[in-house]
Amino acid sequence: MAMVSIKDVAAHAGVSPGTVSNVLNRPGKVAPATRERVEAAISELGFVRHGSASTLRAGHSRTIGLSVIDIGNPFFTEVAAGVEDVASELGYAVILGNSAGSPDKEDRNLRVLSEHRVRGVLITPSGEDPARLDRLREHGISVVLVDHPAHRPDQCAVAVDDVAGGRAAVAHLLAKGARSVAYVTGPLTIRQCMERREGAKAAMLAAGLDPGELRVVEATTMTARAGEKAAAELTAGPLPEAVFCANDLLALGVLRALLRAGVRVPEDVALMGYDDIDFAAASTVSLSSMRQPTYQLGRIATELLLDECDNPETHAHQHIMFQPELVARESTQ
Amino acid sequence: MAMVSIKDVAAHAGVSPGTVSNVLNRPGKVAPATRERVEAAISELGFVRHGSASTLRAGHSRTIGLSVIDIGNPFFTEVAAGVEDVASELGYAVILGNSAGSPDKEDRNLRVLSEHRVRGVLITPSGEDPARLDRLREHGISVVLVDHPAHRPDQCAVAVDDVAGGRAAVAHLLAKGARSVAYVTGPLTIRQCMERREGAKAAMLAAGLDPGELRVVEATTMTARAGEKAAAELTAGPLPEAVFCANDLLALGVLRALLRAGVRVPEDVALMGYDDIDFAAASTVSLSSMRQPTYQLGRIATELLLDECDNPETHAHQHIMFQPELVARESTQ
DNA sequence: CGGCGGTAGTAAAACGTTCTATTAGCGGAG
DNA sequence: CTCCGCTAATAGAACGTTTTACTACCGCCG
Repeated sequence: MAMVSIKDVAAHAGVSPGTVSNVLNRPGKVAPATRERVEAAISELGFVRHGSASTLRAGHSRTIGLSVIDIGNPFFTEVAAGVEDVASELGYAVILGNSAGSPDKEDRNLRVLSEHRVRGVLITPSGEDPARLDRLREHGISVVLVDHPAHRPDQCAVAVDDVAGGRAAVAHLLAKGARSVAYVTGPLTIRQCMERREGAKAAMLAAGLDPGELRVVEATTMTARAGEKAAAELTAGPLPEAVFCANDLLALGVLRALLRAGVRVPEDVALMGYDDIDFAAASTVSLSSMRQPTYQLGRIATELLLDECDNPETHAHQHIMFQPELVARESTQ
Repeated sequence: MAMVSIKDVAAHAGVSPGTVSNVLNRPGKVAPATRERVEAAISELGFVRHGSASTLRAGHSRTIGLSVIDIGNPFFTEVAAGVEDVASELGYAVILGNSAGSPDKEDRNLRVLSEHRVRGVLITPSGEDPARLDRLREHGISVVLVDHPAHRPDQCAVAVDDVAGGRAAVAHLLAKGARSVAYVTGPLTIRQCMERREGAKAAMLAAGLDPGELRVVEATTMTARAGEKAAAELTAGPLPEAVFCANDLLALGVLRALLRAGVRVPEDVALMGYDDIDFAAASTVSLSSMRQPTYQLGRIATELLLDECDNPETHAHQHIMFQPELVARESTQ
């Protein structure tokens, strides 16, 4: 347990601790000869800077927090990959928090992030309570919303138009001839689920149908397992001609259950997912879906956050809204 | 940017900073009346403890590092979910590092983790260089290997028997009547890929075949896209009767490419994956695979790590080796 | 009534950095 | 030869906690 400090390095190189600090942080400020001496001492002693001490004194860390709703969902995994890539390029560490849809857990995670004095937080909020995020801001922690429109003007946000997505999805189903549509969704407290439903209704209205006819099946989570359960509910009554699912995991579950029940897709029921995760194209019946620029979402959000942190005076807050893209496959032929 | 410190709380509650610290860390040591007063002050001022200061003084943090090879792979995502669950239950934060198979990136990540003075590190090493991990240990950072056997006795490790897995997979293919087998793998520098190949050869030997006949196609990454490319190489020559893939992502890619090339699975070629990710069961032709206790891998590794950190004197190092389980589906009917 | 043991709380020193003055050294302009 | 300006390096305070040693107080026993 050899804890080598900056002092040891200084002694070994015959300089003062301040000089070592300068070598570490502003190498330009120190004469080449001494710099080399210090660098030699550093590698010789195996010194590694104590991040906490540095954070304490400097007042800020090189760490950001990422809070997502479900790390098991490939959508968020891909977002996380984008975040991690940018962060790592710029020398930031990422602390991962998985809220699993529970606001309590999200709160706990945000508390941990506050204690770590992260530079900023990327979050896909699971509820609609901006107060907690405002509290972070009051503590000087920048917040960028991911896959969620901004709560307020002086804040960055990167989102995808979910109303448009829901509308395009259901419009596509209706164009294929379906007259009755079911919407299999996660908890309607989740904004994405709610807005995709609004879009779905708008599409029905535009097609001259009664939006009230949209049959909504609400699952408690957005997983394949939950999709299977939801499908059971569908097959219990008269089958709709089309099913729109709030994400691909639900859709894959619904697909599996329908096929097992002897329902043909798309002949008996047309099926649409959302997110266009990699596996949508590879499933039993390849799945039509709404593609979102997932990896880009993570990258851009992180770039905005780090710009806000590193250049607070020149930073301009941005609200970015992507448009989702329809990908038609077998499940809606 | 109201930075409330323990001193402010102390002043507000009319006590000394030391007492506030006691309320935070050993509430039993302080009289109920004062404790309440302090707690009131804490919530009134919105105080949140400065983790770095605490880490600096106490000498250790409540943070662990997790370094995986590919966060985009559902296998690792599920491991991460297990890790996150246990860590969060015990009040630890998790710093995520994605090595993307590059030892350089892994090194960078480990350096970041060292700087953060994490309590311990969970790692699926991408190479076979134990030296870097030993360096961590010298700095007092515990290391637990995940999905990898132990490098040394005084270390915990949680692994799955990859040789046995490879053997079982290929034995299954041979039992279904295949005589020629191809192995589509990621880089053979990855231990898992190598050992599964050894298992595959052992199975051929046991069946009276020449292990040298195993046709090995080495992809540069272990993704579906890489699988598609590898399949192109397969379809170029005479088709093998069976293909064993080092993981399910490769297998899904191979499957997609084979079907597109008009090759029937399993009639023309039997196909096996590895990991049994959720999507294996849902794919076009449902995929036979080797199931591993993935979530448990993450959970148990984290429990071992935190036990090692929190009870260093009573902790007994463990090498846990799980056995994978064959799951037969359509692709090997 | 003096001393003893226990509890509740305090003061002050650490932890390893960064940062702000400050000094030392030196070349060149006046 | 003095003074200015500049670079290179230093000393020492500060960041917000935790911890150790200490004091103050109270009740109780002898």
